[in-house]
Amino acid sequence: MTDTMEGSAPRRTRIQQEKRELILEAALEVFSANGFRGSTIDQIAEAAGMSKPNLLYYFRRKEDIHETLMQRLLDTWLAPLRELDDIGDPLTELRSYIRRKLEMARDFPRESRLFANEILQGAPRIKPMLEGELKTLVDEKAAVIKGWMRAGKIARTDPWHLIFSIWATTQHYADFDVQVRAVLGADRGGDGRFEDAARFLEQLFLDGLKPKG
Amino acid sequence: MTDTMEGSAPRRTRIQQEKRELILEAALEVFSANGFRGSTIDQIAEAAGMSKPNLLYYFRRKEDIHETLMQRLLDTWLAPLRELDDIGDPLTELRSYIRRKLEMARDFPRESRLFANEILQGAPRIKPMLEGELKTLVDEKAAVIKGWMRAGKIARTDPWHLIFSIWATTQHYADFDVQVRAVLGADRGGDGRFEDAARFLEQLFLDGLKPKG
DNA sequence: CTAACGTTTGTCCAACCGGTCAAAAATTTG
DNA sequence: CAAATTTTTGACCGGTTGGACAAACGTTAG
Repeated sequence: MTDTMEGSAPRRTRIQQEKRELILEAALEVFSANGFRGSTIDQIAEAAGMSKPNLLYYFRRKEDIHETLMQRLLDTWLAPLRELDDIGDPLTELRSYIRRKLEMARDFPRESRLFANEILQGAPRIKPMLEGELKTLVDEKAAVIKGWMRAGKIARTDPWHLIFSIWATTQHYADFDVQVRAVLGADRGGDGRFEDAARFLEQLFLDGLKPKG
Repeated sequence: MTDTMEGSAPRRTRIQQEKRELILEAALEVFSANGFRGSTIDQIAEAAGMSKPNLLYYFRRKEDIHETLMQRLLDTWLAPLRELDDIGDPLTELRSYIRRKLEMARDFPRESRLFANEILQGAPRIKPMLEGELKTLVDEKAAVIKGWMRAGKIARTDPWHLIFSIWATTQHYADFDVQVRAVLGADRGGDGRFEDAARFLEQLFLDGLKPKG
């Protein structure tokens, strides 16, 4: 291999593409379960079915794997919020945002936990992105929501905290999965829990807890 | 020292009491910021102002510190839910439960993060407690809430998911504090964020997002 | 004072961990 | 086929970490 595999335009062989994917998949599994410091290169290498030096041939440092994983994650992770659009009925729009976020918690729990781990530790590696890209996006969407409020389409509240509450309630089912399943027990903790959660969240966000009439 | 300092009824000298408290306080700081595997005995010892062997004189293994911390935590952590009572107005009762939980996120963020870390890693050390003590308590309170629903005092929903959503939204302000502050920015991310959150959550849980009338 | 007991620390060790390196094996290229 | 290049691995290294230990130090009771 003549070039450094880093930098802006690294051309890669077919094997490099495949092996890097394999490693990232294994690393997602390991990092999301044990955190960054709790994971070892050996664990990731074993999960990827290769030796440690071989893994280090594709990613020179442990941090490089984590960084690559994190960059990819953020794109897909914020996709649902990006889709939140001004076209269509506001309440419907919010409801489908909540549904999409809940589906992501169901289908990509490892990604959610990887993200949660990073934030819990103080986001040492992605703080700039939070203060920059993320803040910009949220501010933008908060403005959209504010517009809906001014138009009387939804009740007036704090759009930022509304977004936080959607993140919190949906990601809870990925990040705190063990607890959710433990509390629901064997009978209610099965696959149906996400549909129950979806029904509950829809009702909560639309109507709250006050009794009708 | 003649006895082993473990077991059911370890009698301890005054110095042992004090130093153990000092260590637990330091360990809470370190564990909550770095996770279990991310924390070293040396870090804790330094934070407690003593040498590593000295710390190991009071807690023989790193795990013992974590275990002690965890046991204490769970008692205080579930106190607000225990207080949820059948006396008084249901909506008021739920509102003050939410307020208490939010205050805990504000006043004891380290405890919240310690707990979140443990759950995120799959709760290896406290799973039995979740399936036993915690499940029992939640089932009990879910029954109380169901009673309120039957009496028409609050809207009918899933009490278990209601409790999850309260946990998720309140603990979010402790566990994801970095993100919350990054998104709110310098002006709105100050101390006032908890009051804004309290106002928002109250409205969300009571009325939802549908516009009035 | 002194013996007994409780506390503290310097030193050490074995296991682990991230990363290097050179050489072998496999693959591609001409 | 043979040369060039890419991929894989065993062996190794230096630093860190959890924990052991014995000796020193401090305190308390007789």
